[in-house]
Amino acid sequence: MELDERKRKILQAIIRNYLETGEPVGSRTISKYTDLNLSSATIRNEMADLEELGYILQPHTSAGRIPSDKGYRLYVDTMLMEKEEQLSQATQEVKEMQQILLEKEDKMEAILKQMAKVLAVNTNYATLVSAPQVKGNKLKFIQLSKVDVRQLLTTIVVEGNVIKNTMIQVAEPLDDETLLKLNILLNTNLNGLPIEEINLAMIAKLKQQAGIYNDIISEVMDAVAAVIKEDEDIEIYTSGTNNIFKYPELSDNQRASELITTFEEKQLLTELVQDTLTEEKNTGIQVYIGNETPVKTMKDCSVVTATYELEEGMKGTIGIIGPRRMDYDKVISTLKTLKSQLDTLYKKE
Amino acid sequence: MELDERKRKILQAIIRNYLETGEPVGSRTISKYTDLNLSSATIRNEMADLEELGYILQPHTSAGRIPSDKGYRLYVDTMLMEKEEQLSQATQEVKEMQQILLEKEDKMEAILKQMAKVLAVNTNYATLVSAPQVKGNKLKFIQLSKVDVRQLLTTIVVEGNVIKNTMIQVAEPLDDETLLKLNILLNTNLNGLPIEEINLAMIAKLKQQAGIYNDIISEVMDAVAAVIKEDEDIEIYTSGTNNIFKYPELSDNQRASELITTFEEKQLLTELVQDTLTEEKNTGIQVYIGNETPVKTMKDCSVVTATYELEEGMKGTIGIIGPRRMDYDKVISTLKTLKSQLDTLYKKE
DNA sequence: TGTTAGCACTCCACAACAATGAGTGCTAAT
DNA sequence: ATTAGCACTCATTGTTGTGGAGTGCTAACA
Repeated sequence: MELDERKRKILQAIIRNYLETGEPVGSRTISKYTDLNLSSATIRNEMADLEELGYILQPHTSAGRIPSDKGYRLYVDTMLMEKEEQLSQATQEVKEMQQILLEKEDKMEAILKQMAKVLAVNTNYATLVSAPQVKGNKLKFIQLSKVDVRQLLTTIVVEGNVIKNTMIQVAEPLDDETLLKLNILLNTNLNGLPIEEINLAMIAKLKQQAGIYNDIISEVMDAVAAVIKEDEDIEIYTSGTNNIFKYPELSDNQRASELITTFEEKQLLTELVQDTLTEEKNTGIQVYIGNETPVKTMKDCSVVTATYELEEGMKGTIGIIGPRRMDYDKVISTLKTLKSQLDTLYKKE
Repeated sequence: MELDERKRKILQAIIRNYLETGEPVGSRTISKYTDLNLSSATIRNEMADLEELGYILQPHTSAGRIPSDKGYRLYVDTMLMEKEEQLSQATQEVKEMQQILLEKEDKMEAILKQMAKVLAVNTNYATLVSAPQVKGNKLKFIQLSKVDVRQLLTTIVVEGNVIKNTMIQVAEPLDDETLLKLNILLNTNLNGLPIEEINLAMIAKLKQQAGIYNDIISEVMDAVAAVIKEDEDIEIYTSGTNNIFKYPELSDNQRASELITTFEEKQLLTELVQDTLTEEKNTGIQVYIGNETPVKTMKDCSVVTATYELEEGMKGTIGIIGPRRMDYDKVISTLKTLKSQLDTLYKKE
């Protein structure tokens, strides 16, 4: 048996309807509300076929049909509407978002948080935004400053303008000259160096050159190490977690609790982000349906992600998490426009 | 009618039992499981009195009684156990927490997050930890550094070692001498200055002295302004939100959704934190029962908070949010020990 | 041969009803 | 003052029955 055009149309109709209502859809509904002009009996026959082919399921004998993961997959891959209406609506929303984003919000962190929030409010799904991850980091600038008699401040800037500070307590005051020397020592040796290349030998050499101040060098290197480490776990901002309660299929205690935990322990979400960053296809948009998600607590959800890219090769992820019956059309086109806007917006600056 | 000793004992027994089971407790239970040696009938009479006095409630005619807010209040104010057993157990838990906390975690942020998490795991309630809020801020150190030909880095350190950085783009390269001059200008004028005192006149003066570089000063002052602003909204870390699902009285969709939102939009929690910081009593521990909480979405919860204090007058809040029938004894003694440990621990350093 | 009307069948959802039992208030006896 | 006893209340649970949405199958039709 084969999936001819008519079957595709019926499947599409079933999915559309189910996305709207969340209720199993019966043959009569399809017969009435499509332009196929077929009786319910015919539809029934076709539906039986579609079920045999694995695109739809029957929750129980005398219920209508709901899409299977395979059905959703086909829909997402080949049946999205891409109507202008749909698209322009998305563009509209993205425009609004942009406006909000650009209201002179300066800090990256604030922008990303805001982005997650606006997206959540607009879509009614839970959202996630990962801060851009830098790959192939280079140390760009390193500096020790005297804040106080006993306190030194380390400032480390990594490619992509990620800045980190640490305070160092010193036993006895340093004079300005020594401080200058240490700074020169650090910068001449470390500037422009890929972080991976800072190894034990390197550190030993520095310490040796620093003479009696080698313990300060140690602490500075600890700070650098911390930067590297911190860089590994990506910052992730989430919003709209409460939206899951809008979908009964996700809001029973068991599931809700698991999902909330997943969103709270951002740990698990990093897997998702990592996955999207590596698995990335041509479009930069990915759709995980049900069990396809890398995070098992989300097996009853669908996840749509977009990868965005700022200058200097910094990549981040935007994700939308909702029920299987998510409005794929809207979500995907929103993400697409947002992505392209982001890509160009930040490249121009 | 008066609340004699026997009534108090019965009330206490009712509350204890209800805290454990979460079910309305009947006269027979009290009669059997206390050392009062009274028949259920007598207990019933007493219970009727207690109800009339407002300490307990009947969910419906033929159900047992549950404590009212007034009942809980009396319990918390005058009936906590303070058994050695209880206390030493709490100390034990705090010790474990300390150990985890002190495992060379360097960053304040990480410590606080960790603290919230450990507390949540140990208590089975949702927790909140606010980062210490600095009052009467002084600027301690300010510095411009050249990171790149076109990029300057501003580093601002405020009393209590809060450090902020901002990047500034410059149209044309600055030579080292000018940079030094600007730095001296900034530091001599701003160091040690309470943040409130940096006003327009001050800024105008600086700009004038900076001559052609006054636009750089502008940007630096913007950064300072951002620090002040950022300081106003307190950083709050939460954990164990999913614990609310362990208590049926909180986990119906409506309530759960509201609570989750409250925890996500930390905005609302700041009210709570502000309240505890200002309302603070002698002990530093506060208990909000049901409607007493300043956050209305938590009207079905009880909240126990502790205020801790680090050096330089930085104060923060630790909060535990659970159902009305929270294990007040355990929570309060845990927070008490944790608070005192924190207070002393950080004062010594 | 594809389509459709018709019919028997299935099974969930929902309401009505009864049984259970935990708990109460009240009264009368101790 | 305390308690045994009893009638009463009411949430919970289980049973049963009915309605309706939806199906699969068969037979008739174009």
